[in-house]
Amino acid sequence: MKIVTRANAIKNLKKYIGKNLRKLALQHGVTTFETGKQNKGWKGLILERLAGLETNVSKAPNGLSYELKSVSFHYVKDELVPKETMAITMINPEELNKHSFFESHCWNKLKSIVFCAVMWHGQNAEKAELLKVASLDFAEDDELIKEIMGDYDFIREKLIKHGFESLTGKDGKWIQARTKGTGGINPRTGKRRPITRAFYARTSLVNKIFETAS
DNA sequence: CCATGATCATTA
DNA sequence: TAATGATCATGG
Repeated sequence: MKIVTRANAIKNLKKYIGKNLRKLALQHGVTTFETGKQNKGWKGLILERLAGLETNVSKAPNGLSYELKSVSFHYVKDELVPKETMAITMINPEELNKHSFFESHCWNKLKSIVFCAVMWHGQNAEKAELLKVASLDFAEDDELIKEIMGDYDFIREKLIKHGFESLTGKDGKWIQARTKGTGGINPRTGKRRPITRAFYARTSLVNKIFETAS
């Protein structure tokens, strides 16, 4: 087991800025989509490897380090903006009910994030260049954090009052509770898999992070 | 089996 | 293009 500090991970990743991640994925044995299947998570997996993480330590329930995240960017007019939202962490209804924002996994991950911007070249893109790597440390009294906490509380209250089912991706100014799960039909039971949700950072928040890191 | 990586599809 | 909901491959 190798210990990789956050500073170290960033240093490792910075060496790859401007490189084509697809090629690197191939070299590191990370499946992308050449098998004819669509692995949507390959960028994240290869970045974890490049950072020096041996395996997937990103669940980080107990302890740990930092979150490695990547987001696709594309141009709108002449500006580089996030194309997609960024998954933060899964929502566990019971924990959301019990934990305040600063006790949540959501905050834990957000506050020590290692952010990777990746250029998006279209659907099923064959290339993906690493645009930039940045680490971010949020302070508990940061104005932005206060607003994010407001969103968290709003979603939390909605869960408590109206139940998990009532949550929707429309809630929240900076973060949202979107569906996220395996999806499809469970081949064993033939029934729909249960809907699960996760906290996502809206593009406006991602953009803010991107700017702050600039 | 299911949580995690994050993108894809659909609609307006 | 933007926003929301649905989906997929992988690894433990």
